[in-house]
Amino acid sequence: MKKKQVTLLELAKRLNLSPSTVSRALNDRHRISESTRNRVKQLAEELEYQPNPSAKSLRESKTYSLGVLVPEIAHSFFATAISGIEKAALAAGYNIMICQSHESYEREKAISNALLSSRVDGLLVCPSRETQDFKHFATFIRKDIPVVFFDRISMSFQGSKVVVNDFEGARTAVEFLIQTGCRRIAHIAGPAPLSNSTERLNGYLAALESYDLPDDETLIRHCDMSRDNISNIVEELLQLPVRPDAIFTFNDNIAYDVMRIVKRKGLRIPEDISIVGFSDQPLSEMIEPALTTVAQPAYKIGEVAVQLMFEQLDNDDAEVPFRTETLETRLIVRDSTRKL
Amino acid sequence: MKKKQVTLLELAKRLNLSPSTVSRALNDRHRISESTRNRVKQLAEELEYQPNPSAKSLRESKTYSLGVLVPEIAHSFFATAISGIEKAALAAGYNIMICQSHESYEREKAISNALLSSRVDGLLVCPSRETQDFKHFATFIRKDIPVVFFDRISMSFQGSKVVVNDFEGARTAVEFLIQTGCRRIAHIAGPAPLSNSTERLNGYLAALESYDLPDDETLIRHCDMSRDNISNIVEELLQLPVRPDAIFTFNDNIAYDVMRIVKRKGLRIPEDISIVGFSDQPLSEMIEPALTTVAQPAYKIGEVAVQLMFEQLDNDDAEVPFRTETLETRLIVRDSTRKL
DNA sequence: AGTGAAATTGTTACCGTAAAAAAAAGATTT
DNA sequence: AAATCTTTTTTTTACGGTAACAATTTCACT
Repeated sequence: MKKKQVTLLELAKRLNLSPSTVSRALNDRHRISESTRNRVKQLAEELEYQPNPSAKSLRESKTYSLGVLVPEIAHSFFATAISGIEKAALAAGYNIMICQSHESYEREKAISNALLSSRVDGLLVCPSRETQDFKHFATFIRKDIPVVFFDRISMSFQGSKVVVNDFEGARTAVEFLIQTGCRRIAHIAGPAPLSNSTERLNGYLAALESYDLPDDETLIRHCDMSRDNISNIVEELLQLPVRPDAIFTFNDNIAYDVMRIVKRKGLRIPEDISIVGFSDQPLSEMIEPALTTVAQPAYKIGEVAVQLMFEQLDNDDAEVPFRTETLETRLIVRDSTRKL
Repeated sequence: MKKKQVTLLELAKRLNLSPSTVSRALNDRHRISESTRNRVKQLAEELEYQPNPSAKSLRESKTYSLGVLVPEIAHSFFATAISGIEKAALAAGYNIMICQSHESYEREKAISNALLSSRVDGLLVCPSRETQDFKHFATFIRKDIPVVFFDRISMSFQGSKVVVNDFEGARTAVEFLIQTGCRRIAHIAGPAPLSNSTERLNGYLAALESYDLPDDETLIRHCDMSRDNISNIVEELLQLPVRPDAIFTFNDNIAYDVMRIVKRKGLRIPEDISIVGFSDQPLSEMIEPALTTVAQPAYKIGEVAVQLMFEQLDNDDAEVPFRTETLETRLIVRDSTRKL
């Protein structure tokens, strides 16, 4: 009863042409007469012909789909980066398959295998926090499936990468704090293994150094992103003999927690203590006081990641050198820091 | 140079069997000798054989992929619903293709067609705010591709649906406000065409009625979700001769804006005015005061949507009646409302 | 008219899998 | 021992589109 799909063969029969001529008429630019092409295209239009992607895939051994593996789509940074990826990929006729590792190494491995099974042509990935071992991605390389890392990267792994200049972003932010008069600036860093955590920490240290401020180890704490842990760290920082007059956090979410605790202690932001985050989530301009933070070009990161992916995909034969693109950040000054 | 994929044919050759015997050995339950099956499975394991999904798709005319079309993945509600969808779909061996309409009707149509072209087996969709005309979804039905709507639905459209009991959710919230002593409760509703907006508005009215409170039309405003519009509405409400003592908003995002404006006016929350939102976004417990809101089981919504999808997919031949599942909400009482 | 080159179209094979049909081997019955 | 029925294995075919190659037509130029 169901109306079946119009196929290339069907078109060919009706036009008294061979299937390949029809195929060429629909795809090729020359090598086909104007008149035939028009006839074919017209009938195709009329019958609403739609090529069968499975058949195309099978023939070309290409799926025209890219795997996208992120820790969590609910994070606005990833959601935005995915939008960038989506736009660039769709524009090139590629579909994307979005998967979440939920920051679990095991899930990441499982999903990698699933994506491998579904034969994606490439993989765009931001590894989980837990991921130390990158063997599961090496499998892709072995099968000539390009892998592009973004946001979080591994120095040791072969592949194109898109990152943000975390170092400069952090340094600029901390220098701004110094310029507004802060002298005891604490840093709540992210989990130690994360590439961005190290970079931001280094940027923080560089800023202190360039202003000849001592780097007091008691002011630097790594957190595991859990609520309790952040809470403990902030409590400790506030109870130091000489209280910090600013806290630069690894990301905005940590900053929100810090702000709540600081306010609960009756301290004023920014008069008693300045707070600076990293990422510029939408929420950051909504809370009070609005958070000064380092904005990342999330959408652009996604676009560039796809661009680097196509560099690899387009030249399947030649060896294209891997590239690492570094995008710049922008300090967004709001009300959680003192005025210059 | 590149090692090519192990194919069924390859296995067959090595084992001196026909490809179809190998296929049966890997899939069928009986109709094959134990020993052969073991031999095949062992070699498949050894060579890391992975079936080619394109070939399978072509043969079965099934893509084992579901389209997921939402307004915006960056919204925590959708991100969470997608997680539920993802889990349920992957568990059943289906991939999902996530797309965003960005609340644009035109984009929604374009994406629908793209998903149609890529031959998804089913579509899970939450229509854009702009969408009034559902013709583009009818195309799916015509091709026997099930469509399941979630969150926002059209009464007139055929298909399974998953919604939340917006009516009860709103009524419970407003009744709670009344129980805490509020008497002039304003409602900032969503865009009029949205199904949930109407439902929540009706729930609000029902609550007033059951407590014999008058429904003052000046207290009910539809907003278009834009910042400016919300801002104007709140200004107007606060300048009424008799100021409202509570505002129930269509969703949390509106509530955040309302709170900021109310606080800026020097009014205290909840002493002078109570605020209740809808959705329970993660942010709602972070802001101050923490927002009282109606929680929706977003993850569950996703799971149920997939479940209804499979009801349709599994019985391709028989006509399975469409179903509408209604899930219950839960009032989360925090600090933006007075104590009971 | 004849030749060759260029332009256009047709033929064929194949991609990997699975359903259906056919064949072969083995077991059971008459 | 022949015939029938199982069981197991093999072959055939089809899915829809594409590319390589082959064949045909067109056309310009001797």
